Amino acid sequence: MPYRRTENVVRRLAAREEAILAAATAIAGEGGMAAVQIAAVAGRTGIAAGTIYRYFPSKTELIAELVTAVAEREIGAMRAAADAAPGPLSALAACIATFAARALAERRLAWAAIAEPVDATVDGVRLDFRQSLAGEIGARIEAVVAGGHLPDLDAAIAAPAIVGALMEGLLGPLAPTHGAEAGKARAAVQTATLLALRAIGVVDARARGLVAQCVIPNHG
Amino acid sequence: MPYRRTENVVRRLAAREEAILAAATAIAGEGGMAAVQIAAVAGRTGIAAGTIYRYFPSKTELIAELVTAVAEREIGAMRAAADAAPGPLSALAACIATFAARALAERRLAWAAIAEPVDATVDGVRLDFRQSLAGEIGARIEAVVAGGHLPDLDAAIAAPAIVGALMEGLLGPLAPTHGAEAGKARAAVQTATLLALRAIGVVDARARGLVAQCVIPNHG
DNA sequence: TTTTCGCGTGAATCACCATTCACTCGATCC
DNA sequence: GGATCGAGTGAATGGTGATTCACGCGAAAA
Repeated sequence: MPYRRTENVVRRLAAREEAILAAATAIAGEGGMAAVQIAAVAGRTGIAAGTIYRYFPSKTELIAELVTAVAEREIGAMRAAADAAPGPLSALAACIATFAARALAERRLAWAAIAEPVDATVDGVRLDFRQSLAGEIGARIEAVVAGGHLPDLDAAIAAPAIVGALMEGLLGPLAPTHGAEAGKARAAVQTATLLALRAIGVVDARARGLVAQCVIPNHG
Repeated sequence: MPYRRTENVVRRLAAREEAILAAATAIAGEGGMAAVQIAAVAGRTGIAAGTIYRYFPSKTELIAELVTAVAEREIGAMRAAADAAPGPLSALAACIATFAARALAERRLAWAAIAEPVDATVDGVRLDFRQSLAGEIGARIEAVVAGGHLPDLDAAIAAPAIVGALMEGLLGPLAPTHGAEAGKARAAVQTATLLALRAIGVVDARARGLVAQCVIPNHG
């Protein structure tokens, strides 16, 4: 192992940091946030517990980075899907369906990153994540309301409500589709999206049309 | 303090147990589940920490009883409200609105009992609670679908999704209405109920009518 | 009144983890 | 080929909070 920051060394260190983050993410995806313990992450990375602290000042910081990374990826995907849609209403539908599909594909990780509390410090990061999700959806809702024919509604309640509905309906411990074959998962995403669209006032027939046209990603 | 189980003594002991549970509930309602610590509960009850263990075998058991009590009360209220409604659709609306209003009135406690994790054992109880909630709503949904003119839907997804929407839209950290005056709270409950009804396919006008007729309790 | 029982006590114990730190060792530098 | 640096180590530390237990004390039984 080298020492002075040769570009080679720098790369090595960055790779290590990435590896730690990857291990933590994997553990969170398997056992939830509670399973993300320093000893476990170190073990999985193949390093000693103390080494973690060469890369992250605290466990809180480590988890914060993990959640932030997941959040950025997800929000990015939602935005991309929405931007590719022809109009504001299908953008909203795409946004919701994308979130739903991707979350369902990595159910446990999504749940851990969005819903599972750890400590007060991390809760702040998770809150940011939820706020981004709700904000992303809320903005699309407002665009539709502004442009169009939807009944006026309180996006401050509707947006988080939709996030909650998707979480609980698809991700939560009560959600069906446990041994989800692709077909069932797809149907669940469509059902959930339909519910969300109708909730904000899209009439049934129209909502079904939008859902049918939606591109639903297959994996994560 | 007495000893052999005179009926008087029995009463005294039962009262004590109740007091412990009440203290725990109060603490949960103020600071969430994390604040429910043996020392704190004992302090609030005015007894020593060890005494708690004369009444409950473990903290887990204590919290389980607390959650169960809250759950029974809430489910009971929902059932009563629904049963008092004229038809299946207004029963569903009443059920949802009642849950929403009561939860909002005791926001923090409701959140703690439904959503805040403690440990694996308690999670089981919390799961039961959510299942009861979803079950109660799901049954009403199915009654409406069976009897009537709603589009067919997957109650296994819809019911938990509604629970999630109410949780996140009204209770969660993103929800508005922080310094809630009664009027705002009432409006929030109505908005949330409207969203839920439309989500399952009730057309906007009809849904608004149902919400308007709903009896919304003012407190808990 | 004396004896007995068992509730209530709260300091001590235990368990679980994050975090630290004195040390090792191999890779760079001269 | 040394000298030196610093990443990596992992046992020890520390803090938090649940759980235990040996004892005191006062109410019931005799």
